[in-house]
Amino acid sequence: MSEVQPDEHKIFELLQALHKEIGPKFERCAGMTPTRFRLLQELYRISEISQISLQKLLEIDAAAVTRHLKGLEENGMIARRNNPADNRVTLVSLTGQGREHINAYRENKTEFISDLLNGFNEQERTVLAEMLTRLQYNINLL
Amino acid sequence: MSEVQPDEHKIFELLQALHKEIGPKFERCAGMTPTRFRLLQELYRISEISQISLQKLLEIDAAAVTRHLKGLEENGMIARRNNPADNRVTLVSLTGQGREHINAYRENKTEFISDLLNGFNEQERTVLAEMLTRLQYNINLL
DNA sequence: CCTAATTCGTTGACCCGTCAACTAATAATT
DNA sequence: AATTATTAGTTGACGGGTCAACGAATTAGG
Repeated sequence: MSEVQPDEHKIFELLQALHKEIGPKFERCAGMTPTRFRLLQELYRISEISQISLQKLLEIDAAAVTRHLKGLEENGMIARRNNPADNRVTLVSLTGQGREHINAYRENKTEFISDLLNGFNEQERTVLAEMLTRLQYNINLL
Repeated sequence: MSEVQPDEHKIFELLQALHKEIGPKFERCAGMTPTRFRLLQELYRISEISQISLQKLLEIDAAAVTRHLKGLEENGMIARRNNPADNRVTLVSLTGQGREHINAYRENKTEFISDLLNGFNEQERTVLAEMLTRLQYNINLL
C-alpha cells in the first residue's frame, strides 16, 4: 500500500527541474515572461477589467499584479484608468502595442508548446493532461 | 502534423500551476524549501563537499548556494571550513542538527510525494516519469 | 619567476512570487 | 449622519532564482 518506488522521487524532481527550464525558454520565444504573456492574453479576450479581477484570473498576489502592470505600462503594453463609478478600482486594458505583441507572438507560444510536446501523440497528450490534473487534485488536498 | 489541440496549452498551464502549489505544500511537510532540503540530502550522502560541487549537483546559481548556506549555517544545519589544500574552496558539511533534520523529515518527504501521487499505480507512475523525462528532453533542445 | 588566465566564492542589482501594513474609497450599521 | 467594516490598490520586506562584477587564491605560460 505505502510502498514507495524510486520513481516517485524522480517524478518530484522532474517536475521541479522541468519548471526551471520552461520559464527562460518560454521567454525567449514569447518575448516576455509566462505570467506577463498570460496577463496580456487575458486582456486580449476581455478588453477591460479591474485589477482585482485580473488578479483572480491569474491567481497571483495583488502585489505582483501591481508590479507587472507597472512594468507593462512602462513598455506601453497596457493602459490603466480609474473606474469613474468606483474610485477604488483601476481598469486595465491592452494598448495597440500590447495587442500587436500578442498577435505577433501567439504563434510562437503555440509553437513553443508544440515543441515541448514534440513526439507526444494525441492519446499521450490526453493521458499527460489527465495525469497532471490528478496531481493538481492531489496537491490541493494537502 | 502541426495541429495544436487545446490540450497542449492546458498541459503548459498545468505544469505552471502545479509547480506553484508544490513549493509551499512541500515546505509545510519537510520543514524547509525543496531546494534546501535537497541540499541537505546531498550533504547527507556525501558528508563533505566544496560549494562549487554542491552548486553543480543542485544545478542552481553559485550566488543562490552562497545564500542558502548562509541561512542554513545560521540555523545550525551546516558547517563550513576552508580547504587547507586550496584556500579558494569552502568545504561544507552537515551538522548533527542538519543530520537530525533529514532523519526527522525524510519520512515526511516520502509521504508528501506519496500523497502527491496518490491514486497512481505503478504503471502510471512509470508512464508519468517517462513522459516528464521526454518533456525535459524536448525543452533542452530549445 | 613573474605575469596572465582561471577558479571559487561573495556581493549587488534585478525579476517574480509571497505576506503584512497601509491609504483611499465605498458599503454597511446603528 | 456618523461610525465602522470591507474592498482595491500600493508599498516595503522577504525568499528564491538569475546575471554581472569583483577579490582572493591558484594554475598556466612566456
